[in-house]
Amino acid sequence: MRPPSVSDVARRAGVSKATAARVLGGYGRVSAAIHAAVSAAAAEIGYRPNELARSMTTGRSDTIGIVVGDIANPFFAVAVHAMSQVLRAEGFGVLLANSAESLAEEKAAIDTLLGRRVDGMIVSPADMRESSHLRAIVDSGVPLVQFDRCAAGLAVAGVTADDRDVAAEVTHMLIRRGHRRIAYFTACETDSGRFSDLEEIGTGSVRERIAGFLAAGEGLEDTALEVVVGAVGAKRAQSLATEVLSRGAEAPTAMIASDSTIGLGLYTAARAAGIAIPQALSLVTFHDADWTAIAHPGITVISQPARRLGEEAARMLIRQIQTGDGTCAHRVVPCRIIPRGSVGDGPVS
Amino acid sequence: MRPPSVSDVARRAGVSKATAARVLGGYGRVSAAIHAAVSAAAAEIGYRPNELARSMTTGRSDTIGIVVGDIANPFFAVAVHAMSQVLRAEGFGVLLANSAESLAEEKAAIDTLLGRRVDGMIVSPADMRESSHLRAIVDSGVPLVQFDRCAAGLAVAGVTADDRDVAAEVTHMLIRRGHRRIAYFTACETDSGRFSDLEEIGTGSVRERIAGFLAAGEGLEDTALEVVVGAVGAKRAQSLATEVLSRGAEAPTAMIASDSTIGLGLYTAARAAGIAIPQALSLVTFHDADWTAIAHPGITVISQPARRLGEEAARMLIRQIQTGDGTCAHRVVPCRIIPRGSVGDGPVS
DNA sequence: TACATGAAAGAGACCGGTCTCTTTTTGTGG
DNA sequence: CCACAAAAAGAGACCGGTCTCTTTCATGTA
Repeated sequence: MRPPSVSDVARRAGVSKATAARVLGGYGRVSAAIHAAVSAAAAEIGYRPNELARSMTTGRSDTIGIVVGDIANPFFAVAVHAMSQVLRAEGFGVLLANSAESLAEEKAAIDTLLGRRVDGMIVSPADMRESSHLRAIVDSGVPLVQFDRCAAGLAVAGVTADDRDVAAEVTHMLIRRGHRRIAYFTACETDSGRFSDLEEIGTGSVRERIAGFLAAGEGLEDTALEVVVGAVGAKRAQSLATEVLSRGAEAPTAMIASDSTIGLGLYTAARAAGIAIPQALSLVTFHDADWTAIAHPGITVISQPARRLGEEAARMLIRQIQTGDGTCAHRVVPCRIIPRGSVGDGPVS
Repeated sequence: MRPPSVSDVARRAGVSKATAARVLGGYGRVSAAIHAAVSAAAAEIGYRPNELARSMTTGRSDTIGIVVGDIANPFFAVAVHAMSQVLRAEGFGVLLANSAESLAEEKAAIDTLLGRRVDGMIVSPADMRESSHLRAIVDSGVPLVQFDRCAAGLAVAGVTADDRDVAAEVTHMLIRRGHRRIAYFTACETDSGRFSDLEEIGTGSVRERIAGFLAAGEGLEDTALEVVVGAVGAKRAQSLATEVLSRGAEAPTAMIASDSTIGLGLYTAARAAGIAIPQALSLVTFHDADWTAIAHPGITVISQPARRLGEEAARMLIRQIQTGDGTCAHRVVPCRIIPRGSVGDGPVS
């Protein structure tokens, strides 16, 4: 049994399909009497407009595609929430896709979304080094806003946090407090399993942060900044941290975690090794997760404006759709450093 | 500029629309030569099938609608992640809608999704007392699986945790350890601002938990079980807990939090009031959040199988879609109690 | 050579809306 | 009372696919 269509309503109301469509679609002019009759007939048989068919002719689907790395990650969850609120208020539905931070899956997701004729897309590119699939979006004439990360050499709007600046700021702070050996932990992987070049880091936001981190130490002779890659998940982060901390006098006196899951791993590793925070080790993590305020001591965090980033991206996209304006504005939303107590003075202070 | 269509490809390849469609749609029989020619033409002009048009004739949209209370809530975030993984593997896209736990928004969301002709829906009903809109889904012939909560008197499939049982179990455990005054904190609101009747609780899962909680104390004369409502957000939970704890000798010696946000509020309240956990107050919270393992002492939690619940719901829906089978199976996935150290002996032990 | 057979290609209806163009009805003014 | 404009209703094309039905053409066999 197919659901009732305009024709069914028309037949029941004894009018032409065109007239019924005018009433049901809310366009054109119809006499009050007929309007009432059609509305009544529609209610009786439970008519519900087929938005697919409507999209077919209007060319608009009133749907926005969102592709993020991992919806279970609180940062993305909050951002997606914010986006969908803003979009819903404007009458858009949200088609959500997870890329699992895999380029292949991201491409596949974008393909499906383009096939579904979304009116716009918000994508957080898994790898800033590959942007052909993003270009395909633009070439299809579909408005696009990059989220949290931006692909290299692509003139497309984007909303990001001030990753590089805030990373540099926090690193400077650690150096100022006397730290000379600082390690940055990221979940990103490299072919060799070690970090040697910024180019190896595909995730745009992380690359920015590491760039800021390294820039902060540039020119300082006695300062050793180290980047540890492959810290995927708390478990792995913990074991990597344990390894690094076991270097004794050569071990870093301060650590920066690229996300709160890693931060948790580092914190756990320090506790397990009996290393006192902040006396023997300073710790800073990105993302203001619940546990950071509860920990002893409280963990100094870089709070990411997930909600504002999401809202901003959605608004930017809507503007682009409504005005048809393709200017590739880049909006940077500042992070906030929340000092809590996990940062102490280093050996040289 | 409209994107290229089957006709465009056909024209370029010098064949009929029907033939081109056969190649592009992957059905019927076509000679190898023509197949190659059409494929080449499609690639040249960048043809991408219009899934909307396809849905139009096939009647399937390959899209599943998911309506949850709050995607920013880790429980739902993880569940939605699991669902979309399972669904994607089966070729379905996901249209996500947030109800903000509001019945009105839930109805609106369902309406839009039905209009978009989704092939199935997974909904976590905001209010188990109202199910007319859910019935509308079933009446439209759209397969539906309820998630985490089930509406009353509705013969529709559902996947839930064993909320009632686990709540009873944890309450029994507290009673066994000597607690006589136990408070259960929920974010649900009632008209009066106080709890007097189970009927006032709209959220199915919460009602189940409270039912189990109260059942565990039934018949025990000296046991006072209390339900505190309106604990929305950590802040509010904290102030409500502070109030309850200030009752001195009349204050509960054990508390159960209906989610980890509330749990955090309770924990913070206890610390702020200088009440020792578990010596003076025992604490249990639903959801195995990060912070519960980090806290001092670790918080005993009721771990919800969010991932499994999500997978199960998705699989159940797929089965229903593929077999057309409308049996309203109810699947209950057990929660796991993770003892950590926040539960101590009560005064009567 | 003639004819049955079946594969390959084409023609055109259909899905459920929108929208343009045409026809009919209504209402107004001379 | 009729002309004429404007409003209301109808007819039918169209969007981009799928799919049925028909036609064409090559192959095999008697």
